[in-house]
Order: sequence, then C-alpha cells, then structure tokens
Amino acid sequence: MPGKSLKRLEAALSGLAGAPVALERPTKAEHGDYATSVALQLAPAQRRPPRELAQELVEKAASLPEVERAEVAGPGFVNLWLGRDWFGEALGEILEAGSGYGGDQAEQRERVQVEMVSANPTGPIVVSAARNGAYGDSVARLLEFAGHEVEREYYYNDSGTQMERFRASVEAAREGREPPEDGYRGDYIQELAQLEGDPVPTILARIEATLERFRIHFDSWALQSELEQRLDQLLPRIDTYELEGAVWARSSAYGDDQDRVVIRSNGLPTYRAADIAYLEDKLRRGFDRAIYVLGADHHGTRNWYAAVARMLGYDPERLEVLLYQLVHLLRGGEVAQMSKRAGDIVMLDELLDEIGVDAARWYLVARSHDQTIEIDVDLAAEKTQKNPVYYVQYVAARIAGVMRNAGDAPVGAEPPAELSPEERDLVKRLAEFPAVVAEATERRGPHQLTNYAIYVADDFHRFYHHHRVLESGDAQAFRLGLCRATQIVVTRALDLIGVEAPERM
RNA sequence: GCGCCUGUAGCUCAGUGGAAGAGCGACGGCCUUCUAAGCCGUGGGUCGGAGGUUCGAAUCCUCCCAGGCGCACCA
Repeated sequence: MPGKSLKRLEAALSGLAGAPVALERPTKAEHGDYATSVALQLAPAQRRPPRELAQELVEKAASLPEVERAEVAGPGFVNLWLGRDWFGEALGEILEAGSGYGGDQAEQRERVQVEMVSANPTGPIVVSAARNGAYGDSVARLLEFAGHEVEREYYYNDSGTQMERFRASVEAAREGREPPEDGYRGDYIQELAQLEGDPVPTILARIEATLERFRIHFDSWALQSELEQRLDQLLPRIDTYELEGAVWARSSAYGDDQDRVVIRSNGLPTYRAADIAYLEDKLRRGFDRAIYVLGADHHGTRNWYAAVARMLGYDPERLEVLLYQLVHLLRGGEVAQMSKRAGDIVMLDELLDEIGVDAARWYLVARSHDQTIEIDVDLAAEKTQKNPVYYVQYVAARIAGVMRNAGDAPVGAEPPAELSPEERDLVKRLAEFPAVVAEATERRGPHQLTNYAIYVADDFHRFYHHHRVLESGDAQAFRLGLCRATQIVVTRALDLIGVEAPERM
C-alpha cells in the first residue's frame, strides 16, 4: 500500500494513543505539519480531561524519530512538526513508486463493468451525455488504477418508438416534408437526409468518433434489440401478471416503487423488458459489479434495477447506480435548451471545438456529480487562459522544462540541511495523493482530483517561484526529486480525469 | 402529494464530527535569473431558517423555506 510515510506515522501514533489516529492538515501553519484530535475523542470514554490525554500523547510522540516537536493546543489537539528524515522518506517513496504511486489500493480485485453514455443514436452526443462520459470514464479510470479489471460498455437501442421517430424525421427531410409530431429537427437531420439508407449506422459511427476524440474508448457495444430476443426465456423467471392486455412485472413486491409494464397491450416489449435482459446478461457474463451511470432524471430506475436483480435471483449489491445531475449551458447569459427534438442543441463536438478536450473534460468532472453545473460556453471559450486546467497543466510544462535543462543531473530524495516552508508544504501535499485517490475511488467522486490538483499546483508554483532548482548547490538533487515527484502526481491526477499533461505550453 | 439532488464570499463551487476554504471577479505590488499561463498582498461570510444530539456541527437527526429533476403501455 503506497502512501506509507503518512500511514506509518499514523500507525505509530495509534500505538502510542491506544486508539486509531487520523492525521489532518491544519489550516494554519502555526498548528504544525499535522494534527490529531484523538485526545478529544477519547476523553469522554476515559473520563479524563482531553488536554491531559493530549499531553501524554505529546510526551510519547516526542520519542518517535519522525517527530521533531509536538505540543498540545486548544481544547486538546495535538500538533506535530515533522523532521527532515520524514520528508526524505516521503519523497523517496514517491520516486520509487513512480507512475504507480497511489495505485493498486484495491483490497479485493473485481471484474467491473461500467456502462455509460448509452445515448440512443438519434443524433450527435450532447453535453449532458458528455458529462455522463466524463464522469463515468473517470470513475472507470480510478477503478482501473486501484487494480480492478474494468470494461466500458455502451448500450443503445436501434428499434422502438424514439428510433422510429428519428428515422421518420430523416425520411421526411428527404422528401422535403416537415418532421412528424414529436420528431427530430436540427441541421444534422438535414445532413443525414443527403445520404442514402438507414441513418443509424452513420450516427453511431459519429458518436463513437466523438467519444474517442473525448478520450473515451468503449470495449463493447450492447444492442437492445438483440437482448430483447431473450425475453421469451427470461420473463417466465420473474414475477409477472396480466392486466388490461399488458404484462406487468410485480416489481413493487421486490423493492420498487410500483409495478412496471414489460409487454405492452400491443404485444411489443417496453424498454424495461430490455432492462431485465440486459441486467441478466451483465451478471451472467461474470462481472462482480455492474455500474450504471445515469442522469439524475433517471433516478427512479434505481429501485427498479434492484428489484429486477431480486426477481432474477441475483444479489442487488452487485449493481451500482451512479447518478449525476444535469448540465445547463449558458449562451449569451441564457440557459440553452438541449432537447435533440427541438433542434436547439449544443453538441459535444462543438464544445470541443470551442474550448478543447482538456478543458471540457476538466469542467465536466470538476464539480460534484450531485451538483447541477452551469457552463457558460461564451465565457469558457474566451477565458481559456484563466481556466484552472491550464494552471495545473502549467505545472507539468514547467517541470518538463526544468528536466530538459537538468540533463543527467542526479535526482534524489535526501533533503538538504534546512527545508524551506515551500518544500515542506509540497512534500506533504504529494504524500496525501494516495489518500485522495482512495477516497475519490471509494466515493466515486473524481471531482476531488481536480480540487487536489489545484492544491498541488498552488504548492508547486509557490515553491518554484521562491527557489531555484538548478544551480542550487546541495539542494539541487532534492529539488529535482521534488520536481519529478510533482510531475508523477500531477500527471496521474490529470490522467485519471482524462486530461493530458503537456511537455510545453 | 411522493421520491432524488441542491442552498457556504459579488459569481462558480470544494469541504459527509475537530481550529471556515479555493478559483474567478475587485483593488495594490513583483519579470536583465530554470516558462509572468506565475508569485506576493488587500478586501470580502447570519455556512437558507429554526430546534435537537455532542466537549465540539457547514457536516448527524427533526421540522420549515427556496430552487432543480423525476413520478408513461417514451427512453
């Protein structure tokens, strides 16, 4: 398990305190390098004053080789100042682990399927689907980095009501007619009308190309119409009944909010019937975990999926539904509507043309998935220079520049006699990376990586501004080591959200 | 009506029990030195409201207010 330098210190302190110690970074420098509130937590149970317990821990902690100084503060915090050796160890571990730093933290390796985007091919990918991809792919990357085996899958329908409307809309355009009611409009319909035959394969190819451009690669594509062919065998396995000519799943008895129609009174299956076949297919294929990435407008399907799993006799714990809130685009200060049918759409390709892949991926994943986000397209296009992604990427570019100038100069982790505050802060920040990765993975919150990356950039730019790396005498090897370690961490943090770390800017 | 999500600096948002934060915007400084896409400083807060739990609450519980999204024999 990487991040040993901090873990080891926590373990040593836990032994001294007789309880688990979690170290925190104090907000104020005068509160030390790290602090713990363990004495405050233990005091009630032990019926002793917290400051007294804290004082005991301070005296014991002073004996640890890593600890330079410890003191009691406030109601019973223990503040710790770490010594030169600890900083050397922490940096050394990063350099030794290299690009694997922070990875392979999974306790049990799983086969995981992440199904994402899955927009029906009725038109180009729009921005809300792009958030699905940016979020889902980042979660997938985190899981892979943790050591899991991950497959990305795209599920789509090429039949059914929506697709018929889409085809009819293209056909109408070919004949110069208005699209049918509830049909699709927009320039892309006119473009498709110029071509012969079924427009669906054309759209699918375009979707895949856009997603590849967006740095999302799908390992497999699942087709709803194929899955529907298995319904004859599957429906008898679940709890159903007939009502008013339709076949209903008794899902309310298995945790869903209500029963659902699976076969319409006209004999055609609903999309929920395909859900059953698809879910069975996923679990039968041997995935330990099947992750669905869905927009918040689909949150009602969460209980449905769990009910389907129960009806089929599978453990619903193997399913995981990740929801993300919607994206609003602002154009000219007003919210742009993004209905494909209305034709007033903002396509991912356009967004990528305007602000680039790096900024788009950053923006779409930088906020919590629980947060509705607003992206001002005009502003994002104008303000690329002030975009935080460039602030972070600039770190990588600056380091690459230093490394080019450094040539074969030795890179090490042995600290000079005196460490500056900027050097201490940067090492501490880098040492947190494994914990950040672990939490982002566990909570399925890749936005934590962008926040962390900004902190790293802050610390690095401050260090770089205040200290020379090359021609710094005894400190040079250590500072080159700091640069390399920062490069390792920033490059990985960016890669986990699908953003590149440039050599030059 | 029911369900999910949200409410923290002027704006966009981090922060899921420990000593209130970042970016942008505003104001004022710093380039004969490894990339100024940078650095330093100033100003800015009833953490939606009210109770409760706790030594300690932006964070947990209850209620209320406001906003978003759902509640199909569409997907």
